[in-house]
Amino acid sequence: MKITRKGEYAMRALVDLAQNYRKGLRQIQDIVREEEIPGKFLEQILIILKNAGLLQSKRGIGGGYSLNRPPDKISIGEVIRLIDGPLAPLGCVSSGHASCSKEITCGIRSVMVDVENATAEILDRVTLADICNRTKGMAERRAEYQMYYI
Amino acid sequence: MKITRKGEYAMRALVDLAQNYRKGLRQIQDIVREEEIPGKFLEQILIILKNAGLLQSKRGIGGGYSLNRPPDKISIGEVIRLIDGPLAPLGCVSSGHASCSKEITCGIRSVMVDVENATAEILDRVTLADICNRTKGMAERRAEYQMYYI
DNA sequence: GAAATTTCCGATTTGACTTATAGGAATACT
DNA sequence: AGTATTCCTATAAGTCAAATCGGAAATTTC
Ligand code: FES
Ligand code: FES
Repeated sequence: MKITRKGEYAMRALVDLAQNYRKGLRQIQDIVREEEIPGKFLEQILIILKNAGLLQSKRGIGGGYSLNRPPDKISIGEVIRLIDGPLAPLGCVSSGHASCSKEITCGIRSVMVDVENATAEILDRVTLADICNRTKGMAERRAEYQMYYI
Repeated sequence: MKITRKGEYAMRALVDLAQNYRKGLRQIQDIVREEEIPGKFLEQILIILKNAGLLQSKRGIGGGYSLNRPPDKISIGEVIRLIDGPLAPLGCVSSGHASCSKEITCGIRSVMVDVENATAEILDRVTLADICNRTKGMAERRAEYQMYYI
């Protein structure tokens, strides 16, 4: 599995929206300003997220986006699968397509299934809310650390 | 982390060589025939593996390749890192390069570090010997299963 | 209802990287 | 000498990610 820029932007935008949950609608330009993501590219991404039911949107003046579910009900795994496809690091794991001749009994494949499961274990458990907490926690711990130098 | 064709070919070739460990040298064409890998492409890959110290080679008539270490001393993680680079699914994890503005306290990044560790945990532990055993085990179990239909 | 604002949509470009091929040099055996 | 094999470099071809462009549709404001 490779997370592309697209996937990274999607995550960052969603985290941004999670941090502004229940604070009204947020426009593309707001996110662009805060997260430094190419605007037109982000546009496409948000539409995908919206069509998948993750976001709610409204057009025209005063329009914008907001999460369609609470941040603790959206997992990172869901996002990455939506934008970047299956979590498996090797094609033959997800797509039924044979890669080596003995796909059914392929030891390599079996290891990669383990890897996929391990990453899914993590990514399907961690939600946008968790990420916000992690960021907040790290920032606080960092602030504390800085205190000692005063 | 994305495993490319190159990485897949490398693994398959190494497993092939592991299965023929201590049976003398094995030529590129032998591997090509068995594993259905583009010959000239495999050539480049084997050279990389050789330069990294994983393989031993000999030129000329009767030449070929063989593992330079026992199959249980070569991990899949080592191979993939060599051919396809770092295991992290996100660039900002491995390269020090900042992706989002607050890299140091980035929650996304922290999750991806967890993912990298989880996959490293698996791939650094599984060796070529393990893969051979897995393949063999699955093939045997499959054969048993077939027996019931006779 | 006209104008402004914002999301929505499709096509296209650009560049980078993966994949593969080509041709020959170096080496070792017979 | 001749043959077989690995080694090396360049480059073609193909694929896909990343980004841009131009405009359509909807919504609010005046
Ligand atoms: S089936 Fe994918 S490498 Fe064997
Ligand atoms: S540092 Fe990579 S997404 Fe934040």
